[in-house]
Amino acid sequence: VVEYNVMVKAYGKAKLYDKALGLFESMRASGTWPDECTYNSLIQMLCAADLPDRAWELLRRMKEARLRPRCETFSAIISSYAQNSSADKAVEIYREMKLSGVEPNEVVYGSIIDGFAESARIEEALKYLRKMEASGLTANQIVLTSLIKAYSKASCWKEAQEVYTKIKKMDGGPDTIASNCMINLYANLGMVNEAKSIFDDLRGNGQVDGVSYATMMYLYKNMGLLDEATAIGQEAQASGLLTD
RNA sequence: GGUAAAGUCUCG
Repeated sequence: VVEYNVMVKAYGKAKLYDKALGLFESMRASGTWPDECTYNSLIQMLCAADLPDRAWELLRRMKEARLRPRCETFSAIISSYAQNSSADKAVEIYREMKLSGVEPNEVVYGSIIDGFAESARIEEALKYLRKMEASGLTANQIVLTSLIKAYSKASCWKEAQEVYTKIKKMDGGPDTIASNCMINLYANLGMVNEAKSIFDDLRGNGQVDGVSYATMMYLYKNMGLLDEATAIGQEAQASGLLTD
């Protein structure tokens, strides 16, 4: 089994999916029982290949073999569905996970919340944020940033500001990604002053990055503020944070 | 034996 597992994992990492799956079949044919590690490797491989349906099928077979999937196994399938615009299926796996007695961790909640955020399904994103907190986990910067994205997609800038205020109160304050997400929201709404205010904060404390610059340039260009766009572009070049 | 996974721009 161990030798097979090493090879299955190697094929999976090399993205040789058919080889890995073929090895899995020959294991069963030769009477070698795939273990939890075998299934884990294959499921994670299929999820990375954006084939969550096939991963789910393997999960079923794993359970039939009376093996107990662990958090990372469920987590891989959930994040694959969430990134697939299939948040509902992600939730199905989440339920299956809980029924199996495995407690979802903050990454699982992060995946689900972001899946809903991506589709601007605010109420459902909030629902899972509440479930996360009810389970004893703390809303972290990542899920709150996803929430800002959800509001951003719905153009609810006031609600997004409230979330951002909450992040500001966290220790260490907003990270670059959270701030960039707010800049992006303002950029999409043409709120130049608000965007610039956050951008200036980032510049002031050295947290600015290439995405910050790119987003500000996008905003200025869309607003027809070509001088400002050019100035930011030159500053970005000089900072070495942009490649083009 | 393995020891992962969730959030921001543009283009794909």
